[in-house]
Amino acid sequence: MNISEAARRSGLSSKTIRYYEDIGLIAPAQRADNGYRRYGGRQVDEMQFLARARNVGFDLEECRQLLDLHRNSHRQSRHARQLVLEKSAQLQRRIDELMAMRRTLDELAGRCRGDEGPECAILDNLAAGGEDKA
Amino acid sequence: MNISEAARRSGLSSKTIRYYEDIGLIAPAQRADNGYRRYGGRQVDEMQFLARARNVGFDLEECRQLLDLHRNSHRQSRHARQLVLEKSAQLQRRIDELMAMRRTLDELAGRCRGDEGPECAILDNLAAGGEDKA
DNA sequence: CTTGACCTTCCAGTGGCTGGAAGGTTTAGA
DNA sequence: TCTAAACCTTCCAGCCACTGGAAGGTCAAG
Repeated sequence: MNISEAARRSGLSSKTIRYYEDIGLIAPAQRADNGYRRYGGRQVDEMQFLARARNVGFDLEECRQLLDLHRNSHRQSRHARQLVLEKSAQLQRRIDELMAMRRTLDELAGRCRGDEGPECAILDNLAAGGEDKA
Repeated sequence: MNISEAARRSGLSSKTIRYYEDIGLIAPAQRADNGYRRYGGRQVDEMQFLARARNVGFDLEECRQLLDLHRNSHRQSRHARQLVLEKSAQLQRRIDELMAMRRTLDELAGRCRGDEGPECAILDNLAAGGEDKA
């Protein structure tokens, strides 16, 4: 199949497939006589694998490691598990950060009248750093 | 004061201050005879404002809008409030995404033995897309 | 024979910085 | 007086993970 069919089946875009080939994340594709890339089921499987790994938060370097494990029949499952648990912890840290930001924003919004006038607790607070808040 | 003192007081880096000047987010600094940038309290206040707005999740375009409101005595506080509430909602959507990813990762980790052997529910699942899961 | 949908490569841009090179200035101390 | 460190300047490159678009080749339908 050609690249757009592989894209459709895998969930990656054609652009992304070429990019992953460029950076060596997937092997260079076979070429048809006209120069078009040709793919089979095995390649599409790897693309799907990558699409799913990306969707749960792994960056490309981590995807490379996961794909190496996936390809390696002598792998140890603890390596995959460790990557997953580290990523989960990293996501949790990011979630905590975002929740703290959102809490701050909601507090600011709660103290601002939000009307036609210029007085604004939000802008005052960003300017003063919440000095008057406690 | 010179740029590194302004950086120290505002919480931005010297590099970032120059960058914000480049993109027109803050006004070009006055220059001393030797060409060094000179800053006063007002500029540092704006830098602090920007540092805080960035810290609660606003991108630079939004920071520009907030700073415009901050500088404008004829502003309407509802504009600031709207920006804050939109950002809060955006953060919540992102938090939900990250939580969904993390849930998936934790489920995968829970089904993987994580030992020395090659059998691995995580890698199987990324390869198969959780088809066998339900 | 044309139209449109593919495909190719290559270059540039995104956001928000950060690092570093290459050079000028200032300040403290030996 | 010299020197070393710590500033400052501009400019260019790189990060991540793509995405858009230009310029051109290929193929199938009508």
